[in-house]
Amino acid sequence: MNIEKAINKLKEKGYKRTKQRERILEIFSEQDQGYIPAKTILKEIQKDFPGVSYDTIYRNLYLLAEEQVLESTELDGEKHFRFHCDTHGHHHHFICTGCGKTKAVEFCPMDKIAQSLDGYAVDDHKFEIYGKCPGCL
Amino acid sequence: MNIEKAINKLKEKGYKRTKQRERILEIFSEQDQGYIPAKTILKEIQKDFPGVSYDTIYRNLYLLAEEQVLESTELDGEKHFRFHCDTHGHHHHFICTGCGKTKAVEFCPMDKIAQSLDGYAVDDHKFEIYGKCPGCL
DNA sequence: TATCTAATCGTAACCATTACAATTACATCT
DNA sequence: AGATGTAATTGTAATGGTTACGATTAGATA
Ligand SMILES: [Mn+2]
Ligand SMILES: [Mn+2]
Ligand SMILES: [Zn+2]
Ligand SMILES: [Zn+2]
Repeated sequence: MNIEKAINKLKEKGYKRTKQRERILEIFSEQDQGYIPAKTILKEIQKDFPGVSYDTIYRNLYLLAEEQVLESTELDGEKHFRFHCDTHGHHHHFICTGCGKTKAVEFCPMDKIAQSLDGYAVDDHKFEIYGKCPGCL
Repeated sequence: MNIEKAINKLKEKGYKRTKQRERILEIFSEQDQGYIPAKTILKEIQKDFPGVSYDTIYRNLYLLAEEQVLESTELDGEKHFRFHCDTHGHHHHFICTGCGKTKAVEFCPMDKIAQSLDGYAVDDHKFEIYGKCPGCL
């Protein structure tokens, strides 16, 4: 997902282009391919906008996730975000606990178990693999 | 897992039998088959021990998880616990977001993807399915 | 019963997240 | 360009789950 494309997607919904929002997107495009904790986004953005508030960070992260520009997960009780993967279909991730980088896992276990949940309403699922990537080993 | 068996397991490691610890185990054996948030354990135990402290709850829950008497997961930013499943091998769970009850899913996706993670060190994985159980529908 | 140590209590700190009133910035229209 | 309407940000505080710790109590053992 490209920054301009993301900004336009928001514009169509009536959301405005702001320097802070743009900077958040920049941060994600610099550190691609990995989950970043909200805290890190805040610290990074403070370099350019010293007085930035928590509200701004979280409002934007949640909005961007809502609009599928970002995707999120929770690791060690902290929310993490990354650019949404739109290059291929539904898939899952290996997540490096060292650097946050991810590797796509092109397999969804839901197909294999659908019939075993007859009578249950499935709303969501989570499949994540944790460990160290080659770079961190 | 039976309460006496759990207490004995702890005794062998030098941990003492206390009323509070026993009560925690009782709570889990009453509400079997489902995840319970730490908060609920606290509220429940306060009926018998009004002055019980957070320290006691968390120390015991973490100890019991460490000793494999309980297993834990994080849902909506809150830690949840349940009796450890020791009746069968490694498996995963459907978790009802209404009542916390779980249903075993006898399929682990790790077998299918092991070879796709060559060069990566896998430490852990999480596969959970969320939705409503028949009772909550 | 004396002693040793685990366990608990009471309380506060911690930390990520959420909330909100006041102010400012962005986009649009005339 | 200037006025207007609304989204967005700021500054700050509250919330809520979790963690920490010194002082005290209770369980186990001899
Ligand atoms: Mn991906
Ligand atoms: Mn089970
Ligand atoms: Zn899937
Ligand atoms: Zn598994």
